[in-house]
Amino acid sequence: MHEPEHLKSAGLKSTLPRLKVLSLFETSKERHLSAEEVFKLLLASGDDVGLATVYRVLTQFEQAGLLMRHHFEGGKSVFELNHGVHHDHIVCLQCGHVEEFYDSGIEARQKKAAAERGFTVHDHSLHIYADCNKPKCPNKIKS
Amino acid sequence: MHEPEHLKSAGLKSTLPRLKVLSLFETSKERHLSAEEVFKLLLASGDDVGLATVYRVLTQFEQAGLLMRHHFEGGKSVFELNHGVHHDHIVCLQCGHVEEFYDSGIEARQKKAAAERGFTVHDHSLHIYADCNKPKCPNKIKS
DNA sequence: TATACAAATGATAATCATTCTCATTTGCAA
DNA sequence: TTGCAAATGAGAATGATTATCATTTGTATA
Repeated sequence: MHEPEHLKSAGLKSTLPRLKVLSLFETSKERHLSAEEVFKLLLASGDDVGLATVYRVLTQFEQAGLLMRHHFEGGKSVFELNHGVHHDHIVCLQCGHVEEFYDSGIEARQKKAAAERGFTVHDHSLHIYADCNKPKCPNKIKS
Repeated sequence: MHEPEHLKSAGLKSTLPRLKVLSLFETSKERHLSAEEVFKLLLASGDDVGLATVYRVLTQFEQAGLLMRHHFEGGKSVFELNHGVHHDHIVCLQCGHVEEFYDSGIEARQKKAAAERGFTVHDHSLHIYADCNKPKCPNKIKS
């Protein structure tokens, strides 16, 4: 159990709601969670944290570098633990399943494309939208 | 002036609001416009079209293949004329300036990455967020 | 260990982009 | 011209997210 130190070193007070949210990301089998999902999962496990707090905490964790925020299609933000290794995403349009991948060739070519145009890169996002074709894919977008 | 035919062939009635929106995209020096921007530009030029209609028309044009919709950071959708050639985007975080680029190597590697994981690709989006470093860049995000 | 106060929380109102509803208007085929 | 389905516009409704503010909680200090 090292979460409190994570929070401390991020300059955040170690409070109950923050520990619960962090712990949820560390134990959930789903790496990618939206604010609403975090809220519902906490409710379901008996820990009730206000929705406003969930949003606040997620944003703070993002700024502290503990979580990463992604804007997939569909309007809502999705968060995942920042494991320090950059990667891109393939999102299944049918079931919402997300898989990560990394291709150094793509990364290199992106940097080059930006540099050639005089830009200084801050960040980038690459999302592939597809069908996962998995047997368990319910073939229906989950809300 | 060939817009009416464009609409016809897209299966859309040639109405005043639709012609105005299409014409705006064809004449505006800014290729990438949000719904709000389209609405305000039309108002400014004396053509007043309801905001709801702007949203409807943009969505119809997207479905008809006349426009492409992009989800950049910031929550709002941005549209551009579909000139048929696929490309990715570099967005300036300071002034909102957008530049397009295309790299066949990136495209190929994306396809490969998805195929290796058993996915059938529908679409993808690659956005690089950066500073444009242009002399005219106001260094401030425009609303 | 009790206290004190800034920081954090939670309920709820507010906001922002977008979509829906429905009465009115308009393009266009007969 | 006329008729009517399709399109429009004003404003209400929605969904995600943020702001407000009174109450609660961590934690540094006495």
